[in-house]
Parts: sequence; structure tokens; C-alpha cells
Amino acid sequence: MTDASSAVTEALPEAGSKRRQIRPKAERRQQLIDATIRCIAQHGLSAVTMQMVTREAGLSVGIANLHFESKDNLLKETLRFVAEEYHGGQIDIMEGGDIPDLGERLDALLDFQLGRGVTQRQKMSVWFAYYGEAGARPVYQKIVSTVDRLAAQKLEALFTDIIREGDYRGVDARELATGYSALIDGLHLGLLVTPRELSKRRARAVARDFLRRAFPQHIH
Amino acid sequence: MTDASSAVTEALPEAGSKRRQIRPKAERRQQLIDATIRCIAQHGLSAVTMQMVTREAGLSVGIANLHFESKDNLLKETLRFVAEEYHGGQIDIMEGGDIPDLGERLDALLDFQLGRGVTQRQKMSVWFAYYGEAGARPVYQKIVSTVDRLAAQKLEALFTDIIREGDYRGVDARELATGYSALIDGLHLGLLVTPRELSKRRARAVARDFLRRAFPQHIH
DNA sequence: ACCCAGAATGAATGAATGTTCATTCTTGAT
DNA sequence: ATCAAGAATGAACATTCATTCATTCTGGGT
Repeated sequence: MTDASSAVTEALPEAGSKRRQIRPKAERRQQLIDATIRCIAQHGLSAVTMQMVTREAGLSVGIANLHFESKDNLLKETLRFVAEEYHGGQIDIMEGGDIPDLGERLDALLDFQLGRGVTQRQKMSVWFAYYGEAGARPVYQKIVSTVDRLAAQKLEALFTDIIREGDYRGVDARELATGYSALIDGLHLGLLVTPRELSKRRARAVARDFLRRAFPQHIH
Repeated sequence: MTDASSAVTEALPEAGSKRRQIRPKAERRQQLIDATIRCIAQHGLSAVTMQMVTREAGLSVGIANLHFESKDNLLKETLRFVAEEYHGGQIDIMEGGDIPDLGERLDALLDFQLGRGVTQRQKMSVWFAYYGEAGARPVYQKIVSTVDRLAAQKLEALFTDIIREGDYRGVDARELATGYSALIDGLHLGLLVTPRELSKRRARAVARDFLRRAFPQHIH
């Protein structure tokens, strides 16, 4: 009860904290992964160094190789984290016991995919940084395609339900799901590379338009 | 336009040619850019080294810095080449004096965007490798967005013509063009990262479906 | 109060890579 | 044949970076 100020454990970027802190492995791992995400977003995957990541995390260089065995592994685990977070979020919504109305569920999905602020942009950067390397690195392909396949199945199931409910004719759930996923990916790309040309608002309108054309009774 | 590999007097990877060849600057530049494309496609942008590129080109290391001033510059020029080639090809088709029928012109465009074999896959790899870094490198953003804007305008113009000709109601050319571009980008991503899940044939069907829903009289 | 398992550190190491430049070679003009 | 311009070479250099490890420090258990 004596030392009033240094209450919390977290070391803010500020200079003050020189004291060595001992934390469980899981916590340090997450801390390093978060730092890696920020570094990739800011400097690009090919410019990321171990020193950069550990400094961003407020830790020493040795610790990265203590908790992950190598830089390669740290990058791999970071991709796995981002992939699972993104696809996990989508899947939660699509399974959505919370939202019984199918049209509303679609809306929520779209909100998740194209919403949010700075954080979302960071994740996008990471996402595409890995896509760029995926052509040459089977490990990345595997991680992404594993979670991707599950999300695609859920989306197809949701579309199937909507088609049944709306009694839409001449629409193939699988093909439509592929198209919608690709559209969202493409819009993300646009937001990342040409933010001047494509605002988040317009991206949302475009995606909404796609859904409305397919499911007119459920959207708008 | 056509394939990149120069079928000229070039030294095949085979051992035989030890003789030093003197060639004009422009030719060497193209040779190095082509080699860079192959290296990025095969090893990933972050793994490309100058030694790797020059060996792939069958030249010595010094020459890269003679014709480009630095590695950074070589990569930048390579991106510019790929961007201009891809967008140039699209624009040629869209302006298309060759093809008077608008529906056929759309078909030709789709063929160009999702057609071809191995070469196209190489270009795709390069394309997305740079996208991945674009978030952190304004130079790349600028190169891409410059050519991108022109292609987007041409596409919007084409869509406007089609809408007028078909007298389609409640369709916004600009929004549709944004959506179509994003869709194509997303399909490219899918082809690159999850080729097992998405065949080229299905990608084409999905894109075609998008166009058919918007312009039913012009497609199929 | 003491102890020690293991968390954390960061200087040192060695390998890899971009860049330079003194030198060699080719070609076309004279 | 001769020569100069400049294209091409690749060994050498300086830098940067991932990884190691001897050492220090922390906190919970006794």
C-alpha cells in the first residue's frame, strides 16, 4: 500500500520502467505477436527485424528466441493468430445464435468485415503482407487455406438458408459465396493500396449492393 | 502485351556461353526486370537478393547497379513494368476499336484478366508481393494507384456505354466498376493462395455471374 | 530469510547481402 | 590495325541482422 504510482504490470512505451518483469510464457508470446503485427503494418513484412519487434514490445532481443525458436516461427505464429482472429470473428457471426434474423446477420457480417478503425487497417496490412509471400511459401498457404475453408463453408451454409427462406431462383449458394468472399478481399486490397480512391463508406456500399442484387428481400 | 522472356541470343542457363556480351542499356534493363519477376514469383519478394537476380539473368552482380542505381530502384521499376503491362492490356481491350460489340468486349476483358497459364501466375505473384508491402511504402502506392485510376476510368466508361445500350435501370456505373475490379482482384488472390479451392474455371464462372446479374442482355 | 527454477538480458558472433570500383573486355569508328 | 568509349565483371568492403549464451535477476515455495 506504500508505493502508490507503479500500480499496474504493463510497461508503457514511456522511459521510466527499467525494472525487469517476469511473466508467464503465454503472455510474453502474445505481447510479441502484437508487436510483430504493429511492425509489419508500419514497416512492411520484408523490413521487419527481430530488434525492431522486441524494441516495440519493450523487451530484449534474446526473448524472442526464448519463446519462439526463430524469427521464421514468430512470423508463422503471427499469421496464424491474425488468420484465426479474422476468420473466427466471421464464423461467430455466421453461426450467430445471437441474431435470428438472417438479413440482420448478413449486415453484422458486413459490418465486421469492413468496419472498425485503425486496428482493422493494421490487421489488413499483415493479412496482405503474407498473401504476397504465400505464392512462394507453402506454410503460409496451408495456414490460410485451413481457416479459409471453414469460413467458406459457413458462408455457403448461411447463403443456402437465405436462398431457401427467400425462395430465390437461379442462384447457386456456393458460387455466390465464392464471389462475395472475393469481393470482400478485393475491397480490402483497395482500402489498403488506394485509400484515396476508395473510402470505407463506398466499399461498404459496393458490398451491400452485391448482396442486395442477390437477396433483394433480405437487404435494405 | 506478349510474353516476357526474350527469345533472342540470350545465354540459356546452360553452361556453354562464357563469352562476354555487350548489349544496349535498354535490353539489359528488361533482362534484369524479367529475371526479377521470376525470382519474386519463385522465392517471394522478401527473399530476393541481387545475386539471385543477376544469376537468374545470367549476368554479373555489378551490372544491376550499373543500369539501375540500387536494389530498391530495380524493385520499383519492376513493379512499374508489371503494373503498366497489366493495366495497359486491360485498357487496350476496353478502348477496343477492334471489338465493336460491347458484350464481346466484356468477354475479352474477362479472358484477359483470368486467362493464360504459368506466365500469368508469375505476374500475379509479383503483383501481390508488392500489394503486401504497399501499406508501408508510399512509392508503391503511388505507382499502382496512378495506373489503377486510369483503368478504373476506362472501365467506368465501358459500363456507362453498356448501361445506355441496354437501358438498364437502377445501376450505377461507378459503383459497379469498383465492385467488378475488387471482385477480379479477390479472385486473383484466391487463385494464388488457395488454388486447390478455387480453379481458374470457377473463378471465371463467378466473374461472369457478376456481370450477367448486372447486364443480363449482354452476357450469355 | 533463504533458495533456486527459469525468465530476461544484451554483448558477441558469424553469416548474408547491398554496393563499390579497379580492371578486363567488346565493338564500332577511324 | 588501332583506339577509345563504355559495357561487364567479381573480389573486396562495410553493414545489417538472426541467433547464441554466459550472466543477472525475479518471485514463489519452504
